[in-house]
Amino acid sequence: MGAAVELLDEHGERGLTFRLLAERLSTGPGALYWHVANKDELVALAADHVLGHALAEVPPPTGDAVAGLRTLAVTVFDALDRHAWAASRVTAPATLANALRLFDRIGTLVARTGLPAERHFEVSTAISYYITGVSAQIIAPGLTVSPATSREDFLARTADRWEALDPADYPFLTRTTANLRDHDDRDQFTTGLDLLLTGLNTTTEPGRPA
Amino acid sequence: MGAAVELLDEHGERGLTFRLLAERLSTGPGALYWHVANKDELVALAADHVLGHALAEVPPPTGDAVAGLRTLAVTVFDALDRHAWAASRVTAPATLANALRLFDRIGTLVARTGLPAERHFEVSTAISYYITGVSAQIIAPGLTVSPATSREDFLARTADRWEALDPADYPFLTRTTANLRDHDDRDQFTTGLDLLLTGLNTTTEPGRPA
DNA sequence: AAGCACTATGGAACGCCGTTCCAGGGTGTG
DNA sequence: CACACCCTGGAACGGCGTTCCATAGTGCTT
Repeated sequence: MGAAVELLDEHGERGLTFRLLAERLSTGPGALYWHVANKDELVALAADHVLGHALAEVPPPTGDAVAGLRTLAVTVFDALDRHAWAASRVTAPATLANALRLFDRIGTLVARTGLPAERHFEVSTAISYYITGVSAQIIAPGLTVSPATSREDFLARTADRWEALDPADYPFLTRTTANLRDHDDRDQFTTGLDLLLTGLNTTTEPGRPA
Repeated sequence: MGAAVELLDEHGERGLTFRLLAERLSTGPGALYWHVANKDELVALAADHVLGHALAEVPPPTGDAVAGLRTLAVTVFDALDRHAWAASRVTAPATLANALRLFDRIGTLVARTGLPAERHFEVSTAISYYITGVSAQIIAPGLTVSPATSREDFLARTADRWEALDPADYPFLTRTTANLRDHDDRDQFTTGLDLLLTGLNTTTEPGRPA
């Protein structure tokens, strides 16, 4: 399964073919079907493999539960960032081992925040969806764009297009292009995450109902 | 382009082929390539088409800016829920017309919250990522599962599997199966959304720094 | 009216992919 | 020695995205 991850890192999901993988493993395409049912399962298992490594490197919890959630989320994001193809394949409604493990760790941390028990599930789900969903959005789009164009070029061209728009139709976009040109993808992940966790803190504290 | 949306609704992204679409349009596959560059672009345009309809039906803003953001987000979610294939194709870093429009509306509303101007871009991006990313996570996974199995069956079988896990390895999962069996997907979207918007309100209010 | 450039068509053909099939090799058991 | 089982790998199938090209329509120029 490590070979599949390698090839996916090199060529992306579309570039991974059973023939290529078989060649690297010095075997035939048919042999692979003894181990996996189809390509979807192959990629899903490879993505879960990546997630497993990510979970293994999460630092031990130091601060309170919310801080632990933040660390967990950021670590997973960084790991997925190193394997862009995996980002869109790690899904929240989990069936595979490491996706289950991720959700369990989130839930365990949420349970420690002091939130009433009947809200544990929905809040854990929300955080889980945020991590996998937003990571996929931030990391994966680059795959559609031709891999030759650099991130800077792409952002610059996008910013140019925004500037060319009619300010009457797009009042916000046309005055925000500067921020687009120089932003950090990772910051965008943490900004939303911190908003979400702040919201969590607020609803946790007594005397301040949502 | 409406025909493409129809076929995507009927057969999903994998089920849409140039041959099938050509047949429905009483033409040849080659003719379609005059209008779109490739299948990716076709699906992206179809998804943007769906998003356009969603934006058109957003109710006029009534309450404050945060309430407007909530309404906008929920309306987009509901529209995507009706076209599952589109959910994973509406991406936040926008190039197409309606995706740009969505981001602009978010930004305009964020600007009205009283947040300092230098934070408008990152917060708008965060909300945008949340809407598209989490919608995709909630709506799209059902596509991978065989379409024959109902949602109830799937959840029941997943819950059974969770119950069979070792409580020592998965302490949270094994005591949360009840919530899994009867939950509303839409609630999961709004739960996270409300956390995020609560966080936004908190950071907006003076005398309460994050 | 005639010619021309340009837009648009649609069917045939190409190459590649996921997947299936199956004849056989290896290994451990009676 | 034979049988059963796990696993292999190469050939073959059907279908896909995409390309190519001869040709039909359309509107503008002369």
